[in-house]
Amino acid sequence: MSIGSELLRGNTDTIILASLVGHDSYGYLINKEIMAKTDSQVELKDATLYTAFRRLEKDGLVNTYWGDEEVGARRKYYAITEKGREVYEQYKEEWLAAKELIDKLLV
Amino acid sequence: MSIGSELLRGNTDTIILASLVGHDSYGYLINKEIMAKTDSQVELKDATLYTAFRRLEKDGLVNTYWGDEEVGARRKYYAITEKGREVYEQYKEEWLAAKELIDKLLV
DNA sequence: TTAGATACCTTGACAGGCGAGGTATATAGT
DNA sequence: ACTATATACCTCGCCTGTCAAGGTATCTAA
Repeated sequence: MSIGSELLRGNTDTIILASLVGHDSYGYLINKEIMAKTDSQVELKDATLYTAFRRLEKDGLVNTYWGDEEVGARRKYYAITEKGREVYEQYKEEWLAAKELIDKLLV
Repeated sequence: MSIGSELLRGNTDTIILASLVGHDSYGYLINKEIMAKTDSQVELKDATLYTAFRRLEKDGLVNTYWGDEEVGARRKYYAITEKGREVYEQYKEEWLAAKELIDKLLV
């Protein structure tokens, strides 16, 4: 991604959850949407994305199901759970708070 | 620290440099000042702080010298270098950019 | 038939944060 | 005299998240 990944770190899960709030989605599309929204300035790497999915699934924040595509590559869909929505709101609050704190420390 | 450290990660060096822009300082004081400015909501752990100092020194962003305290524990002072100031401005720009990008991705 | 887009996945290396441990000096209270 | 607390520094090794590199498979267009 074009912005330093250390700065994105810790927000990956939040970003993924955000992209699932409105509708179910799948890995490849989530990434495309993120790139589209940010002019390709943010791009979650494959490996990062799938590691995050495992984590979110393990924590019960998303559920998965296979799409029923009859042509093309199969898609694994992710749906945010109720718990996922709650945690998303919480992560978002934490981000907003962290943002202000860091700003307060910069000259 | 009270805010998730994953969210702070990547900003440690920037925060330390920021605290050196106005005046030389030393580890313990830098930490106290950060805590004071944030109501103890941000606290750089000892180990984190000193690892960061090694990194900044290696990269030529700070210089060090021992204080001449005649009483009390000795203090190792850090002074930001010219390069350090440049890099700080750059880190800050990156932070501001990252902040906007992340905000753009949250619902 | 070849290239590129779509779509998924795992392994192992790497970097930063930090718990736990250590050293040493000064002061205030008991 | 002893103890606790604050000041002030440091290292080692674990943990976690990122991601380069590698892999599989399908479809479309040149």
